[in-house]
Amino acid sequence: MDAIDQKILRELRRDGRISNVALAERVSLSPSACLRRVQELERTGVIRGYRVVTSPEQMGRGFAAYVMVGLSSHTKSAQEGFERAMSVAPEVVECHNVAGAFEYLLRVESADLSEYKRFHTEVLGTQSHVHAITSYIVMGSPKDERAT
Amino acid sequence: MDAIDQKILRELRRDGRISNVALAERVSLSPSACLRRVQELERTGVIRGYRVVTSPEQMGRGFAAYVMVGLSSHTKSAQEGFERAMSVAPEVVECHNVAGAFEYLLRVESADLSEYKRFHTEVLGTQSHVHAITSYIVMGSPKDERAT
DNA sequence: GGTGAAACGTAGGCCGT
DNA sequence: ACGGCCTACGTTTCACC
Repeated sequence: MDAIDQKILRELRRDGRISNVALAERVSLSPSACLRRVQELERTGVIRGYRVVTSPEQMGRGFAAYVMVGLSSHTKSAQEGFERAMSVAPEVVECHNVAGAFEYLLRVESADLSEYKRFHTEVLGTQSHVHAITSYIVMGSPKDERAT
Repeated sequence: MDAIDQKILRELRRDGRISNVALAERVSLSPSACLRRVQELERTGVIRGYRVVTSPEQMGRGFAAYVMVGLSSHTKSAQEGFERAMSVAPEVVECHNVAGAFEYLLRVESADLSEYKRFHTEVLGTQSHVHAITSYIVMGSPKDERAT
């Protein structure tokens, strides 16, 4: 992976649907040479795929919170049960297993605070082994490279 | 936004570079009708853009941590100074302003723990008004819809 | 929402360096 | 091993029904 590959990735991060000819021009390469590089990045797994980015507000996900969850049981089955519940909950967009004072850090997205409250009581509150729940409501994101 | 639009977005989330003809077939529409819908979603801002997804490991970002930061000063200038520092730090991929026991929640990505330690001491440690730093190292992410 | 046709882009073989 | 050229084929896009 040289400087040209980095440049290609930078452009594809800006616009993942740029045509190969336009991309080639931006990185000062012929279309065929550019395409071969992109295909090699895809083949070796550096490029995992491409996806659309949608507006959270217009998708009914204008409200976001980070939630720290502590479990009372540290057994494999307790963890698997919790992770399964999170994977089927549509509001949970991220579930990270972290090392520290609690076990899980979630990112939860919903339409508004009242919908979040519903998730909090009806989904998290009904989970067994959930020992502690602490919510941090996102008031703003001065930087968010994953969503841009 | 009807059911077909939802279906279009679902497919574009799976593969943001799918050709319009293939997308049209998947949502049972003619290519032109499908294209008009996609263009309308782009025009109204539901679709913000498209981007490539890269492998964190191969990009030298196999290590991730969430960092809670408390500031000792809650003035506008103290916040702006901190946010500016985060926006220029390449390791910081997310910086959220949250409501709770601390002010900021960061997602930091680096090659490994030693590189993270360098960030911790040389970037966070040198910031004025930073009062408390608590790191949560990500051991795994059973769900991560933002990155997939 | 569908059809058709022109403009455009993709992708792979081939050759030179 | 890598870049540029050429070309057949597929896709995008738009006026029109």
